[in-house]
Amino acid sequence: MTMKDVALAAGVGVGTVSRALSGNGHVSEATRQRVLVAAEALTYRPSALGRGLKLRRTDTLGLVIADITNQFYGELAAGVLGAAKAVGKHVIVCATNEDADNEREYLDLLVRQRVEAIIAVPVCTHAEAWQDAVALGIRLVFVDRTVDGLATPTVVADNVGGSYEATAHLLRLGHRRIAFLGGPTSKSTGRLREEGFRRAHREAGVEIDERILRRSRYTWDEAHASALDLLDDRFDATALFAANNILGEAAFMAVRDRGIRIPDDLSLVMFDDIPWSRLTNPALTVVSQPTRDIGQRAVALAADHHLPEGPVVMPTHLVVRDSCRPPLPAKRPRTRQPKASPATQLS
Amino acid sequence: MTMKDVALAAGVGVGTVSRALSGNGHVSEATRQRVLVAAEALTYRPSALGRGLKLRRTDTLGLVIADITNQFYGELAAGVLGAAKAVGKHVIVCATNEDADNEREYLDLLVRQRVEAIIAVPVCTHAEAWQDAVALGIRLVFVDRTVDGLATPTVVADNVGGSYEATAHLLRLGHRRIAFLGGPTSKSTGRLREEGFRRAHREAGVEIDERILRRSRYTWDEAHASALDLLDDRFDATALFAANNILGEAAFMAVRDRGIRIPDDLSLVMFDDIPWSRLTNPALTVVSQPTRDIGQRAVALAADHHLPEGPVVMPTHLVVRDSCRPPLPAKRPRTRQPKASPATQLS
DNA sequence: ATGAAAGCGCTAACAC
DNA sequence: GTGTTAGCGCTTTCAT
Repeated sequence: MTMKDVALAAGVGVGTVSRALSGNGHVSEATRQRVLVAAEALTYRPSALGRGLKLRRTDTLGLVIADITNQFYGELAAGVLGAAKAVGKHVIVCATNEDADNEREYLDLLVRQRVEAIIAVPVCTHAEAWQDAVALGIRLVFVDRTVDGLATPTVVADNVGGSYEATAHLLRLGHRRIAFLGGPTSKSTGRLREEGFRRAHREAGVEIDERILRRSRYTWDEAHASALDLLDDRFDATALFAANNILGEAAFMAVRDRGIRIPDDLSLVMFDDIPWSRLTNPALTVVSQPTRDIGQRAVALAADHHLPEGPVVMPTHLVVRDSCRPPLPAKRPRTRQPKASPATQLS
Repeated sequence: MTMKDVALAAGVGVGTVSRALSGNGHVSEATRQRVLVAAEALTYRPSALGRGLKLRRTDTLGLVIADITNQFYGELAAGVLGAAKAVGKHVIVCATNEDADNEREYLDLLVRQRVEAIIAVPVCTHAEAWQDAVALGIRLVFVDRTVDGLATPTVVADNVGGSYEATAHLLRLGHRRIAFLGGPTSKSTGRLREEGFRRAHREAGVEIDERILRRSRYTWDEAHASALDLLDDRFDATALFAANNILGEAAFMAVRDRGIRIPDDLSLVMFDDIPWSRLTNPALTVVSQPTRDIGQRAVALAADHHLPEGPVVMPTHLVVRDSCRPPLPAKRPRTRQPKASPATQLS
C-alpha cells in the first residue's frame, strides 16, 4: 500500500494525495474526501522512510543510558519519553551497561539512523569518542554526567551541592567520622559528589580520615564488596554516605549483613531518592534529584537551537527520613573527639 | 556526505562504493582501499533511510510497555534491548502509562516507522485495536499480558501457577484467612493470578471470604487506597497476597501505616521478585518470574518465522524469605477454625 | 570488476 | 486546485 495505490484508487495524482493527507497545500473538499476514503479502504499508512528521506528529517531521538534496570535511569527515560512524545518525536533507547564498546556501537547505529539528537549518559568521557558524532551534525546532549573538553549542552544535578548538604546534615548531627562510599573518579558524578563531601568537612573544620573512604564502580557486586571491605576494616565510623542508589543499596545490604543497626549504630544517607528508600526500616534519608525533569530538560535542549553556554545544573534537596541520628558516644570508642569550634555550627 | 560524494572522491561509481562498503559483490582490493580511504576522509556514514527504503527493511523493533519506571518493565526492556542488539536490531521504546489513547498513538507511530515487529504489553485487550497492525503485516508479540481473540504469539509468566504456589505456601503454613490484593479483571494478569489464588484454596478445601479480596488498577495511589480499605474493614486476615510489585509496594506501605507487623501480625507474599523485596525488614517472600528471559524470548518470537500456536508460558518459582510464618492463634480472634481435612495437606 | 540506471515512498516545486 | 516530475540515499540488476 503506497501513496501511488491511493492515488490510483482515488483517481488523482500522488501529489494530491500527499496534500490531502498532510494538510499542506490546498485541495478541494470533494477530492479530499475521495482521497480519505480511498486511503481508508486500502488501510494506507504513510511510510516514515520515504518521508524522512525526502524531508531529511527523522523526528527520532537517541537515548543512551547505562542500565534501564536501574530505576534512576528508568525515571530519566520516562522524562525523555514523555517530553519527546509531547513534541512529536520518538526515541531509540540504548543501554550501554557502562561498556564503552557498546556505547561506540550504539553511537554508530544512531548516526546511521540519522537521529536528530542523542541524549546520553556518557560512559566514555573522552571527548574524542563523541567528536565525530557532533562533527556529523548530530545534536548531542549529555545528562547526569559531563564530558570534559566538549562544548556540549549538558543537564546534571547539583552533585556538589547535594552531597554537601547531605554531609553537612550528618556533621550537624554531631558525626565526626563519616564513611564515604563513592563512585569512580572517571565519572563526574563520582568526582563531584566526593567534592561536596570534602567541602562540607572543610567548612566544618572536620578532618577526613581517608581510610574510611571507598570508591567503587556503579555495579552492585563491586559496590557490595567495597562496602563490606569498608565495614570490616576496623570500622569505627558513626555515619555513612553512599553516593548513589547502587552504592546505597549495596551499603544497606552490607550493613545488614554485618548486623549493624541503622540508625542506632550507624547513620546512613544516600544520594538519589529512589522508591525503595521509603520501604526500608528505617526509611532512608536521601538526596533527591529531579530526575524526570532532567530528562525533560534534555529533550528541550535537544530541540532548542540556542544552546546554553554552561551545563544546566538542576537543584537537589535533602529528604530527611529516619536513617540518621546523633552518634551515641558509647558507640564510638575509637573516635577522636574534635574540639568544638565555631565552624562546627553549620546551621 | 552521501555515497555519491564518496564515489566522486574515490573516482568510482556509487555502485562500487556500495559494494565495497557492504561487502556484497566483488570489488578489486585496490579500488576497495580507495573507497575506504575516501569514505574515511569524508567521515561518511551510510544512511539507514536510503538503505531501508531500498531494502524495505528497517531492522527496527517497537517495544510498548506500560511504565518504564516500574522495575519489572525495566527488566523486561533490558531483556528486549539485549536480545535485539544481539541480532542487530534496535528498538523504539514507548511508554503507554496504561493509557489506551497513548497506546493507539504509539501503535500508529510504529506502523508508520515500518518497524519489523512490535513487542507490547497490551493496555487495550480488545482484539480490534491490534487487528489492523497485524493486517498491515507487522509482526506482533504480546508479553506479560494476553489479548483475547487474537492468534498472536505471546510470552507470559505462569500466572496461575505462581499464584497457586504462593497461596499454597500460605495455606501450608496454616493460614485460613488470606487477604488478596489483585489486579483488574480487564488484564489477564489480574484474572489469572486471582484464579491461582482461588484454585489453591479450592484444592485445600478452604473457603474464601470475598470480603477480604480487593482489585485495584496497577497504580500506586489506587493500590494504596485499596490496601488501606482492606486493612480498615474489620481486618482479621492472617496473611496477604499482593498480585504484583505495585500492589505489593502499596500493601507493604499500608501495612506499615497501620502499624501491623510482618510477619508477626500478618504474613505477606508478593508476585514479582523485584530488587527492593530483599531490602525490606523482613525480606519479602515473592513469586519470581524470569522477566528478562520473557523479553529475550519475545525478541526471538519476533524474529522467528514459524510461530508457536499457543502462548509461551515461562515458569515462575517461589522465593521464600522472611515475611511469612504460621498464624498466631491469639492474633486471630475472629478467625473461623476450619476443620482439618486431608486436602489441607498441600505438601 | 565496474559503471549506469532503475526504483524504494514520499514531498515540493513547477506547470497548467 | 491538481497532475507531473525531480530527487532524497541507497542497493541491485544489467551491461560492458
